[in-house]
Amino acid sequence: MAKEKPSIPKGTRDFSPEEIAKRNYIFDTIRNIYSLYGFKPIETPAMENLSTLMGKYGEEGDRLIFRILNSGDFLSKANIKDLNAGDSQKVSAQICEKALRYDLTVPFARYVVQHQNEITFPFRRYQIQPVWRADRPQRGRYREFFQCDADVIGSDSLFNEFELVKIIDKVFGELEIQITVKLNNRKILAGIAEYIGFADKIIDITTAIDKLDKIGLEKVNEELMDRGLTADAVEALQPVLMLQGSVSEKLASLRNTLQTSPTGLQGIDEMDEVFTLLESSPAYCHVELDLTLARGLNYYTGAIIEVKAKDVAMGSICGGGRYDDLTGIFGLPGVSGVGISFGADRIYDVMQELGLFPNDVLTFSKVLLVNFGTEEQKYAQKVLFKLRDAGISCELYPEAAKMKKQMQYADKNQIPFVIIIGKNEMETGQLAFKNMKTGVQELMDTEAVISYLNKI
RNA sequence: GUGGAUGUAGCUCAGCAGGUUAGAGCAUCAGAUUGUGGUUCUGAGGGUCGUGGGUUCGAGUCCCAUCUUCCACCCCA
Repeated sequence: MAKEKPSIPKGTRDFSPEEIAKRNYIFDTIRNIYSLYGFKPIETPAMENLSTLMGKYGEEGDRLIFRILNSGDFLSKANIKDLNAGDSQKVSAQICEKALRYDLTVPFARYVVQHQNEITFPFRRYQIQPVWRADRPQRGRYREFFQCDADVIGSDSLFNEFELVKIIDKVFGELEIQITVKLNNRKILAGIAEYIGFADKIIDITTAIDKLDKIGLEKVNEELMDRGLTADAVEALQPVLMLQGSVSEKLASLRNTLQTSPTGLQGIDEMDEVFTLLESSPAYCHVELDLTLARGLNYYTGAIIEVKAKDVAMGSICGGGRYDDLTGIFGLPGVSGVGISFGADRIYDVMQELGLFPNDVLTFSKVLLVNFGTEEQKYAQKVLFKLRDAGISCELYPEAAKMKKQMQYADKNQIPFVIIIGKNEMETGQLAFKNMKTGVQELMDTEAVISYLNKI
């Protein structure tokens, strides 16, 4: 039998105990803050019906959905003509009924519609689960990664947008990542497109100007022409592209430019309100109005949110926005939602690169009890369970190995304290309690050890 | 999906124009040191050179294919 070299699919990863500890630090931070803001957790299946996902993420998105082949004699359901014609697109729809979820927003919309009678609106839910995309892997881009979503559905209030920004601010504040929050509004983008006379080309316009700081003004203008805009239209767009100044200055200028566009004006009002709320309760991080931000346009209708780390080049580490009618496609029209999603894996990469993980997240056991032999082990066991009863994570070295080896074990596992129990300690009840960081060792009885450890 | 780089020990990399048994550092394990780790010294284990073909008397080295990882585009967390 040929030996198979073990491997895992492209773009997926194993996680070691240390990596899990660091990842949990991120998840716990986000989960606690979501909870603090009154969001409730839900979970949905890893796989959805393919029809639930198709057409929700645009053409590009459809291509990146991982499909699950039907079990059994799946070919019997395939159309022979399509099969012979080599039409993968059609055949895959015939032989795949299920697919791995591509994000958490669409499954959430499905969940809301399906459970609408059990839900009290507005509904604040959070969801921390993996998603899968058949994208080509790159730095900060994986085929399996975790999203941490929070959405408020069933409320039009811009107070929600404000709260989501506050959550972003708090999460990155606690993780000590320096960030910039960029806000934009789809309605403003629509107003701009309308103003230059190409309302139908909003996607082309925004994806082009999204590249402004990447490829520069000239190239953007070239691309706009390539995408079918007239020279006049590109000319009219210039003042908008070069908009400078404070948020209120930008909004005032836009208000003047877009005065003929009711949609644009509404977008400006919305941004105005969010920024006013933020003034009443300032964020620690920098929140700016960025008209070149054009993410997730396939379903966002109002606010668009994106977060970038300041000190490291990485794609966006958090994104979100408002979608007015996401549940409409599942038969529940007129319900507005707004949400954000933290990209845990990218946040991990940023923190790893900047060395931001606190050392103590790597501590599992707090105490190691050294094992000297049968008699000593019996005594140590009693101490071990007393410590555990007191809520202290600890372990007893399972065999009477050389002391050096046991100390090394403690050292390598970042166990901060060691208790040594030999003949002397058994006689007096005074345990040798060693602090591995300082190297200081002193004699203490079990109770004293417990109260000491519970204090720190 | 398009274009480009990469792949030698667990990790980071050497390996000269193709030529005997493929090297180093770190890590691992053992010993120096039978009640004290993070320093030092000694020794050991570990590689079908990503995989499969081809050229050649001979391939880690050259050619082709394939996979992985990385980079740009696209898109995104």
